[in-house]
Amino acid sequence: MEHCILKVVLDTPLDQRFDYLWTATGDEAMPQIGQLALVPFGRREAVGLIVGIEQSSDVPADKLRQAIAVRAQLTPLLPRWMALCEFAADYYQRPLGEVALPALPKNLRVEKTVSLDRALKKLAKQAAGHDASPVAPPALNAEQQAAVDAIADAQGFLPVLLYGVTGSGKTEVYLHAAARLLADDEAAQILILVPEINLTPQLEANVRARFPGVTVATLHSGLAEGERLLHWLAAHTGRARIVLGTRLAILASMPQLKLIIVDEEHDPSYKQQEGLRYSARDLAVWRAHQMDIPVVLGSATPSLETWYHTQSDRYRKLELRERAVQDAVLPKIGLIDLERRAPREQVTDGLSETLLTALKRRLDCGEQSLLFLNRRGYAPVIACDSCGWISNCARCSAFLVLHKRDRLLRCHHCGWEQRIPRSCPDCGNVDLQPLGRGTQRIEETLRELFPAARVLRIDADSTRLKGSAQQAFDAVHRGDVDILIGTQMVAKGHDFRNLTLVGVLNPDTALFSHDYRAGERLFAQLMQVAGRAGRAAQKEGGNASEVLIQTRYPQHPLYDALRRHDYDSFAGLLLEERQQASFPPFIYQALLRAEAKELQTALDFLRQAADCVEHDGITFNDPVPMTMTRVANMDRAQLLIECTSRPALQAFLKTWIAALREIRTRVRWSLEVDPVDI
DNA sequence: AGCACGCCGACT
DNA sequence: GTCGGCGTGCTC
Repeated sequence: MEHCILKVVLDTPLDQRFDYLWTATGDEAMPQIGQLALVPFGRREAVGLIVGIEQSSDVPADKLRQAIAVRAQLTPLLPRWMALCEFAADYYQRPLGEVALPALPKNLRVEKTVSLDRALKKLAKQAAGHDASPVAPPALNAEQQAAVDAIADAQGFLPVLLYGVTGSGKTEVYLHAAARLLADDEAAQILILVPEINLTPQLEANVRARFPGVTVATLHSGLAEGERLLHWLAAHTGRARIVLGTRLAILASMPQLKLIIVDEEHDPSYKQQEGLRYSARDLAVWRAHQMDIPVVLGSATPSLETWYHTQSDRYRKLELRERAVQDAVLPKIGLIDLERRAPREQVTDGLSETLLTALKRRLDCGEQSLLFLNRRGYAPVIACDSCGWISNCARCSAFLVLHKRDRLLRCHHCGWEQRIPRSCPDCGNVDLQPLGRGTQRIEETLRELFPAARVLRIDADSTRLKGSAQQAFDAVHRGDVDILIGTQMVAKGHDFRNLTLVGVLNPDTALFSHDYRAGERLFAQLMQVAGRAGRAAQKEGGNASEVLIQTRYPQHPLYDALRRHDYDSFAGLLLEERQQASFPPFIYQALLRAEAKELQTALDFLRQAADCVEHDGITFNDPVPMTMTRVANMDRAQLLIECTSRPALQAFLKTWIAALREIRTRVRWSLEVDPVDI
């Protein structure tokens, strides 16, 4: 009778492998590394990943238990996939099991195998792709062709920044390069990452239309579990030749991966913000290196990390300067000086006369306008005129935001809601005033000012119901909307043909943020929102597209560069600043966060953490409360450490984590490598 | 992390 | 008398 010891990793914070006995009961095949196994774990059962098969175990025989079942119907995960998980686990300082198992569909990690068996059967029956005549690909211009050649002809690992503004035809480069690779190798698989798939349904439709004979699988958090398993299996078995997904797709099993594309590579949503805090973009580059294949990072406003790598020739920069989209012109970007100009003109509830006039002109021409304000709700706070009371959240260090239509005060951090008080809770004064402006208030003002116009607001509040965001966007595309008001939700992906004016309200706060990445993000966001207007074809006799930014700092270098559509010089400036201040990418960082009921408890823990090990060559900053100190009744603090060498930092983190685990504490803590929000 | 066991306060 | 608070201990 055959038997062996399975070395299994499980989804638990315990950084170790667990040994299980395996004995053949019939004629079943020996288990293999990379297979999943159902095992008893404490008082429950869990599915783990087999990472080793040996003949002996160091675990005392009375502790060893028998594995319950091996998922033999699933072809094993390949060593390269496991190595990817191992790298991520190592780099982000997490146990392997906490990386590998959550990367698999939930339905693979359950006791029963019915959904797996059902999905495998369904996959076997499914015909590849769908028959439709392929859409004729548009011709490429010389720059696009050169980019496609560079990518498709790459021999082995090649990291590429595909640098070009909205309308320069980056998508066509992706699709042509993909087509070449799929044609060259009949098993080849391609992974395309996008920031948020529900915001870019156009790309998915494009891909499907262009590759009619090819199975395209999507992977994102919006999928139902059954679908997710089916799509994951399609990728894992090699059936899906194109996988289109969000950041979580970077850990998909793709045995024949030949090209990775990261669209809008600068986008913050590539950074996972809870659990394993990985950067899908960074993992994409590592995975491409591991597979010895090209990786394309596309952006009009690349992250400074990527930009820096092109400067030092670690990444190749392929630039698209021409506008590939017919008739597309860059929008004219104008600044409305609120300090100097606006006092002389009228400002109506935050909207300058210049902006209102421009809106009116677009309305008269039957063209659409977009007002961008990255603040939802009616007003960010209400205050009492007589005693100075303001609407603070009782559980967070944040204001309660006034949501007038819902008649609620709402905390955007912990979700707390309460009715709007009729009078001041402190002094009884009935005159409570909304301070500042959110999208709802702008919407209200616009309806008053332009009663005939069709005004629509799109933000997280107006699109809470499933499908309502799509409905809203459809209404804009149909031309049923004259003025659109939105938060960053409207900045991405959507191409509004008849939109010729973009107004930006109140972007200044990011200019003086403590977060050194705020400037870069604002530039990217404004460039992106400007691109919503930039795509409009210049119609005969129509107005050229225009972007108007209301600001108190029109002379700020960010706006200056933006007006000239000159990211190069702005990025150069930012990089210089970062070098002088020793910020990334010139230094490597890690952040230890702690949360506790009392701020002092969290700070004490961090102090203790700083003293618990030797740390030569590592710079320890002082533990500080987080900017948003209190959230949901927990106080949060953080400790930033820095090092000029990545390997040295990595080595230190390893010993540090081990020491931290030894500290007996009631503080919840977590470590983030390469933090983005500081 | 789960999920137990275990020993002290306010409820039918 | 019990339900349940979270302290601490273990998981091959």
